[in-house]
Amino acid sequence: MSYVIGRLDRALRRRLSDALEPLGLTIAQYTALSIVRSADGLSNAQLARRTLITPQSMIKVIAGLEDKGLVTRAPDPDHGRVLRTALTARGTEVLERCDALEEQVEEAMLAELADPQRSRLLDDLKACVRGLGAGFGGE
Amino acid sequence: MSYVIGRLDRALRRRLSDALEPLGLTIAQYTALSIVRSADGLSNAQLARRTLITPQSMIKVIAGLEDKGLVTRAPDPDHGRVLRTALTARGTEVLERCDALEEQVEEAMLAELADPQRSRLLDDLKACVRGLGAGFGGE
DNA sequence: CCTATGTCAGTCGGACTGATATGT
DNA sequence: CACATATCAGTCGGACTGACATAG
Repeated sequence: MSYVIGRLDRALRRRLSDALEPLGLTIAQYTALSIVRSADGLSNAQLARRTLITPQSMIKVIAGLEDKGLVTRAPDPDHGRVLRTALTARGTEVLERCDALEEQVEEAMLAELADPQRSRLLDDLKACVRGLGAGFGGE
Repeated sequence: MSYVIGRLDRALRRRLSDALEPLGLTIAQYTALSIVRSADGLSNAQLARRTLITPQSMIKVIAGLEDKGLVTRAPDPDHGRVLRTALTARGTEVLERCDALEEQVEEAMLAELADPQRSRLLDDLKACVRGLGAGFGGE
């Protein structure tokens, strides 16, 4: 089972990174961009907790996005040290193109499965994540 | 969906590598060791094809296992260049301990799922792998 | 003082591409 | 010559730990 999960993840990452490559984005950057959209104005530390990576890792991802002009980081007026991250117009546009590409890859992956099977699979995967103590409940 | 698969894989890898660490093995080494057991006497190129990685990557993994004395590599008598990889007694022993550790992690991961759900999940995951063209059919 | 945040620097596992030598 | 195999060297994305400064 672990082996199959690992292989699936590897195949998926490969397909996704190939698809994202023309846009100049890595998978980690695409993921971070999605999180920023779903909750605008988070700090680096908050972003890191949401994606379950360290703030040191997240900072590199965000720096890449900032260099590309896809996000901006503005100091919180009420808190001198915190930098709140927000999508730019170009960030929104690029993110939408990524979504379309991701959907194509996912469609290929799920080709054999009908809709009810797909949602059941997603539920089961989430249950596995919970079982490993990496659940979707953090900040 | 892709996001959940990625997160699951990351959590799983983390747990597994922590469990394997006292034995001095990496996940890639454990995987390779399992493949060698399931088909003794494969060449490096064959091992690479089975696990869908490049022979250049596999050679590093195998070298690590050889250094630890868990596998041996002997030249094929009928083919001067090919090195056939086989488990040593210690390799078999270490592998069995790894299996026990892996089972514990998997049990935690699958805690919420009953037996029929588990096998269905495995089937679905394999279908996804096939969908991405990384199926289990190669040499 | 303690905690949280941002950030630099280094390291690591695991995969890749490129190049090269050699055996069938 | 073409092809497969082994293998060295370098690179890359993505995550980690350690260390440190600063804000509340």
